This record gives sequence, C-alpha cells and structure tokens, in this order.
Amino acid sequence: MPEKRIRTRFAPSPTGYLHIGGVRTALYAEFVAKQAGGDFLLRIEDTDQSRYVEGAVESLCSVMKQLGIEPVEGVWLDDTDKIIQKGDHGPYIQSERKHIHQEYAKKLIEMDKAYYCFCTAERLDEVRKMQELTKRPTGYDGHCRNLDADEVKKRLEAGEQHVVRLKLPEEGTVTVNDVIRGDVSFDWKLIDDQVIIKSDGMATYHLASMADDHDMEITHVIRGEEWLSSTPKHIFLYESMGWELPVFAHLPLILNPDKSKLSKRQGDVAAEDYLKKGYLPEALNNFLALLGWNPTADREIYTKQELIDLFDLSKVNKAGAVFQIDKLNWLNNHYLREMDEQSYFDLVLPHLNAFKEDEDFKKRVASLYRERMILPSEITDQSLYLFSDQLDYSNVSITWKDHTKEEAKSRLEAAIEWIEQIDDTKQYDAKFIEEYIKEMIQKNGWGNGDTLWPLRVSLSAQEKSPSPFELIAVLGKKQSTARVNQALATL
RNA sequence: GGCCCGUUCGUCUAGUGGUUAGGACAUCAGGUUUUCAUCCUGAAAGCAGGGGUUCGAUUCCCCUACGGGCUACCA
Repeated sequence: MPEKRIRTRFAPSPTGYLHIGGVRTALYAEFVAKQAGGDFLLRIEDTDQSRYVEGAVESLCSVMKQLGIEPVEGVWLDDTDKIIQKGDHGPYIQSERKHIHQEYAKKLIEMDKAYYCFCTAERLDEVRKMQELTKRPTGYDGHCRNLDADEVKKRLEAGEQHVVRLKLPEEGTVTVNDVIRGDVSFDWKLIDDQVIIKSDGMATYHLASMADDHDMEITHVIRGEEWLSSTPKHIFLYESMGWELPVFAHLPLILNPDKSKLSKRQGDVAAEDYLKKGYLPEALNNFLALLGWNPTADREIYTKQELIDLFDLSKVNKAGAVFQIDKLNWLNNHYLREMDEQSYFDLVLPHLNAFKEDEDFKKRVASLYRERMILPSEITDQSLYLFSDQLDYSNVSITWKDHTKEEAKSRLEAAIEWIEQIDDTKQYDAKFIEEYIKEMIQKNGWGNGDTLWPLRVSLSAQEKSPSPFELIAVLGKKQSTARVNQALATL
C-alpha cells in the first residue's frame, strides 16, 4: 500500500486581520507538510457572511506572503495582488462550496444522521432561559429530532424556515485521539445536536470544514485548542460519511502576559502590525515557532528549513504560552545584525528620509546604530543629534570628571588640529581614526578618559553615544571639527 | 453551573523513577572600555499544594487549588 501523501491546511476566516496565533498554526501546518514532502494549502472559511470583512482575504494572503508562508495549493494572490485559486481540489473558498455542503447534509439526513429543525430563534431562547433558570446544562432540547417524515415534507414545501442539525448519539462515549494530548473522552449525552446548515442555506464550520478537509484530502487537521471540545461532532461527521479520520492536533493557545487568551486589548495581535513596526519575518517565524515547541532547548536561532526538518507535532507543548515581546526583540536585533548590508539599508534608510543629508552619510549613520536597535524606526530618534547643525551642550558636561575647562580646551584644540590633518580617504575609517587619536593622546601624555570624553561629548552633545572614533568616521573631517569648535565656544 | 484541557525559574523552554533540575530572554553584579551598545564572566530565580505507589518521586496515580478553552443558525 502506498504511503498517503501528507496534506495540511491553514483555514482562517476573513474577519479582518491575521492573528499572531494563526501565524503559528499556519507555520506548524506548513512544517508538517513540507517535512514529509507533502502539500500545504490555504482555504478561506467564509461561511458566516455577516462577519466577512472587505479586503480581508487579500490582506491575509499578503501578510502570509511577507512572512514567507506560502501554500502550494488553494487561495493565493497573483502578481497583481488579485485573489486566485490554484490546485484541483477547489474551490478553496468555502462559500463557493455551498451546494457541495448541502449535498452532504442531504446525505446525512437520508442516513438518519441529521434532521431538519424548524425551531425559531425565540423558542430556542426560551428553552435556554428555562435551562438556565433551573440550573440545567443548556443545549438544544431535541424538539425536532423525531418529527414525522410527512410533516417535515409538508413544512418544507410550505417554505418554512429551517436548519439542519446533527443527530448525535444520546448515550455512550466518544474518544478523540489527539497527537498532542493523547486520548480525550467525551459523553455523547452532553453534546448538543449541532446546526450544520443554517437557515440561509450556508453550512456552519462543523460541516463545511470537515467536508472540505475530506474533499481536499487533508491528512492532518492542525488547529487551535478551542476546537478540541467540538471534535466529537467532527468525528461523528467523518464516521457517518464513512470517511477515514485525519490526524488531529490541537495546539495550545497563545496568551497575554496575564495568561488570558491573547487579545487585542493587551497589545498587538495582528501579524501585520508587527511587520509594520519593523519586526522581521525571520524573527517572527523563529519566535512563533518556538512558542509551544522546542527541538533541543540549547539553541534559539533556527532557519526556516531547520524548523521544517526538526519539527515534531507530537512534541508540541500542551500548556498555553505567554507572548513575551522581550525575546522577539532580542531575535529581531539578532536578525538585523545578521542580514546582508543592502537589505539592512533598504529597511533603515527610509526612516532617515526626513533629513536632507546625502545617502552616504545616512548609510554611515545606519551602520553605526545597527547593533544598537531593536526596530529600524528607532534610528530616527537615536541619530537625531547627528543631523542637527546646532548642538545644545547645556545638559551635558564637556569636561572629564574633575578636570578643568582649560584641560578640556587643550585636548579639543589639539583634536581639531589632528582631525584636520587626516587624509581625506581615511576620514570615514573608524579603525584608523582610533589608532590616530590614540597616537595623539600618547604623544601629549594625556589620559584616554580626559581626552576622549570631551571629544565625544563635543561631537555628540550626548551623555551617551557611540565612541568618538565612530562619530568622527560618520561625520567626516569637516563636520567633526565644526562640532568641536562649537563645543569649544561654549566652554 | 456543566464538560474538557493544562500547571518546571518573571517569561519561553529541556529533562528524568535516583540530575548540583540544563539552556535562552529579561534582571542584577563584575570585566573589557571615555560614556552607550557589543562582547566575556558570574549571580539570583523553578518542578502549584496535599495524599498515595515506590527503597526513592519533579517524573506514575488520586484529590485540591489555580489558569484556560468550549457550552451560537461565530469561526
């Protein structure tokens, strides 16, 4: 018997933005497929038309594209960012499969695994209220479960509003076998006869998702933990239809720092917000992949390919994981420093657009802050002092510790002289400048601190800044001497 | 309320019937150094609690507590 081809899917609803937890789900699904040389697909679950948000599908795909999570099949964007569907298991947009779902529902009714229900919303409300009042478990009371076939036919023909419900067993237990959690058992009698076709004719998640997973030959259903308790219904659906069960994997939730489910209130949950802020796809993927799973525990940095090769669904944690920005920040800084120079400039230079200085100068500034930033946008504020002509020395001491103004003056005057004599071709070479200035210090018999402090402060007007050598190499001869002169004038 | 899932440093995690319970981020302290960043060294910090089982439990079982999910004609 040939091995079944591994196929996984990510199936979000187009209700707005791509949730950060969704990114991890997509990532894991992609890992499983790619590791096995299988297929990863994207399906859009838009059976709830009332929650549909205009442009959500485009944005979903675009964010995934930016993150480098690309399905080989299903919904995607073409070169002009138009929505397309690729593959021969389509359509991949659930609302377009309405008639398919209805056929399945009909079949289930014929097999007595589902039934028409004519109960009104009002009646359902009343039933629930009574149940709550008498402190009984809430749920459908089975009112239409055993209606007479002729009556059903009559009411259907009369055009009465109706839904289709699953006819679930009334006793016994069902066991879900989950790769991550093992066997989980439920009592049938506590599970509601779920609506599978709504009165507008559209299927609900339960029918639509299972039918599509089957039709699309999905072998691994990887989804959030919130689906664990409805899995019995899904198993019932599969078994009623005589389909082979997929592997189920319910991932732990991603949490707020206070351990509640990650929510919009407590920070960004939209992946695109992180992208917009300047978090790198590599950092985001690396971080999210390790939230709830870890291959070895003695490494933090992994390429996507390594993650794919090492991933093991059965070793995913059971407990929810707090989304802590600190580690993401650290990773982002790491990737910022690792990436090639041109990509780095492409990312950072736009944040220096407000300044009129030439491109080469901006590049030198950008390089200077490469190891000092978490997000590219930080460069604007960090480097402000490098772009202003008039520095304000009022909040910082130019003199070193208990040295006198005269001592500082002598250092600075010498520095001007020395800087002026730097060969033009060497003026942006920080290493050379360091040796050069140190030679000056040595020749005069001064100390490092009492010379370098005044020099650095003169160049930056900042309490804290990169070294004077780096500053000179960024500013160049002319600007450097101008700044030292300015400081001298305030002494 | 009912059902289900979970619980190792502050956080992400590794791990095992016998370990000094390991790593990373964050924190703190030193070192390098003119300040910052980097880098190096080190420190503090954890098996939720109570019962079993066992020669021995953080690990296996039960209970409790706490956290979370579900309980829709939403996904």
